[in-house]
Amino acid sequence: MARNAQRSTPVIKDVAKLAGVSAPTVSRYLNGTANVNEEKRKRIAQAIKLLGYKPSIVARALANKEMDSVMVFATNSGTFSTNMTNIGVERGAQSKNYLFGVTTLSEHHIDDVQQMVQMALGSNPAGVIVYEYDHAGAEALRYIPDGMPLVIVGGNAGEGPYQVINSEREGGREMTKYLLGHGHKTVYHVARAEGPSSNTRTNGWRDALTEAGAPIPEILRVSAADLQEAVEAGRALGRRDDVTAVFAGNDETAIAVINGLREEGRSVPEDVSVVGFDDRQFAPLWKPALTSYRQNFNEMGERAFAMLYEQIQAKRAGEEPPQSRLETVQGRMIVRDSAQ
Amino acid sequence: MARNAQRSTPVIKDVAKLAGVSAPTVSRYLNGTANVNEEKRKRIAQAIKLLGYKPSIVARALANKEMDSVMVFATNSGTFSTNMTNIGVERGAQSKNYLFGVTTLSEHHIDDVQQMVQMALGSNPAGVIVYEYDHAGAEALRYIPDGMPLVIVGGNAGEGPYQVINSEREGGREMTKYLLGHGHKTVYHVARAEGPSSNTRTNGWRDALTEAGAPIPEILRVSAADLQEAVEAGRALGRRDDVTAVFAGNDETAIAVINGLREEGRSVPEDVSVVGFDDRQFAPLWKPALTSYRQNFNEMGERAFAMLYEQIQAKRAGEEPPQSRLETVQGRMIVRDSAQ
DNA sequence: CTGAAAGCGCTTACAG
DNA sequence: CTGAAAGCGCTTACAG
Repeated sequence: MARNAQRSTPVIKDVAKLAGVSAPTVSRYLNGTANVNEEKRKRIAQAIKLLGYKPSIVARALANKEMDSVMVFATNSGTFSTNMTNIGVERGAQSKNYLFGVTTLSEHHIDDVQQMVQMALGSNPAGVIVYEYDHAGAEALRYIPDGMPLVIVGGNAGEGPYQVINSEREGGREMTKYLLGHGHKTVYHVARAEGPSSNTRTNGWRDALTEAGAPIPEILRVSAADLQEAVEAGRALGRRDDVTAVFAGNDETAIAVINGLREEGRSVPEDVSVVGFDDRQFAPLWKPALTSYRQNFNEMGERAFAMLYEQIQAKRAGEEPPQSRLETVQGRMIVRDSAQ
Repeated sequence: MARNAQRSTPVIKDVAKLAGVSAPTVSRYLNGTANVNEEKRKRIAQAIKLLGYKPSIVARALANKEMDSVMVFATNSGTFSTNMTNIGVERGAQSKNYLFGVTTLSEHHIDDVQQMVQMALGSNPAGVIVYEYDHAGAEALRYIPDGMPLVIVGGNAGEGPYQVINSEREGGREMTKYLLGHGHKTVYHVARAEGPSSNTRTNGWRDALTEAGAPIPEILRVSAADLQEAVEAGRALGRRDDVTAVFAGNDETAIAVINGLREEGRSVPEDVSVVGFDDRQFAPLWKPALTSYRQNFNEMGERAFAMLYEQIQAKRAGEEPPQSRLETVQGRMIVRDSAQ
């Protein structure tokens, strides 16, 4: 029985035996951690192919105290951007044969963050990426041990040595300036909850107003879950004839605001200009087609992984960590018909 | 130096020493794999708390040949549903302290599926969930070894012993019947690419037409990425005055079709009734508010994890696998104004 | 009920 | 350049 026992999956010892070398030699061949005789290389390569051998990521993780994986810590706010960013990170991970895991933190359960982070770290990921768009993200950062490869996505510029941010604040500024440029005295803002970062569309809106010396109206806060609140905000705005331009926190909010405005008899963009943010798929189809701001979250994710990978490689090679870096993924305004 | 060496993280041996027992006893305490003397239990519990000990998920994975993790295999089609389902699975995983990983397969790179699945399996997940909405998902199934806990999400009923499907076909049927019930002679259908499953909204549409003895018009196929194709489909439909009812493959497609219809001078719902699918956040805000069909993907994910977890537990306990099961997560039609 | 031993599949000093 | 040994942190027979 023993002699016929077919291992379901070959292990390094099998490769070694077939190639007539020791396991450590196979390991060294695999990891390039030492030179291996040319002829043996060939035999090993052959044995690997023959057996269809794949190193056990788990055993490596135990020996190395590090798994070939990335863990992203995201929060449940902003599913669209989170999801798009995840896809970018995963794409990068796949290209390097890294496992991709995500643990979602809840903004409403800040007390659980520490435990969740520690649990996720229990799998010894080679590096982590944390999305710092809100407090849960910021909290997670506290529990990432020093020396662990880390890149922050979002947050304030300069928050971590390795960071990729978007041009959200600049986007808010640009949209607002655009509106101001069309002669509006000021621009109203309907926003969803903001995170701790200062790189927000809302701050961009304020920047533009300040620069132009325009009055800064009070912000109308609405819930992300219940668009009806944004409709109400639109109605409130519609009742005041001094409002002629509105910067909505995102495209869903924009269409809700437009509906509210119309309920009060205002037309868009004739009476009131409205712009959104995110450029969702429906934006060009809306009537009027939404002027919005498009960000490239996929690219943010890909860049974040690339940045992380560099750190991991350097660490493994015992080299100095790469130079700290802040990358900004540029978005752009998409001009359509909802503002004039 | 040695005596002062502070382990960054305590291991089982540390707990054992502090509690005055052996490591296996701690292990048995932790896993409930044998009874442990009451007094020792207390000492162990105390030591664990004192040290803040967390078992290494990696070491356990190596010893058990199984990691406390779920791996989901998803495809890049249908980001909305995939993302929502993932959230449900992850929620379940978190509740059981399981790691959650996802590997996204590409419908356009079927040849890579085997390799990607095998790589992901290299982490020895305790179980896998595959979303079988298209060919890549079906292909992935081929490489999941027998005996590995598995649940299929989507696909045809009965495809696997453990499966959770949605009521998509029934939804298509219901929407179509609804339209037929309003006196339309038949219902046109604008659809995006279909997967290999028969549980599709398109089949539901066909079912309803067949049952009613209504003519079955040719399907207008459009791309998911380029909504402009759906606008064109709407225009094509608008040019024929025999079309009075359209079942669009999803909400984005519905608004695109409505736009196309209007470009040809048809009004909705007066001249033509249009219904969507998915009930996206913007659906109630569209003019006219979209009649649509809402599915609960979060719940599908949660149920899938629960079903998987049962299998895992049974397997670990050496019990018979749970009875095979097919669960359907029911969706429902949301009647609004776009059809009459 | 519980400990000593062996093993999971790798990697990394240590010799040579 | 390469092998024997030891170790990563657990778990599971095997004895008692």
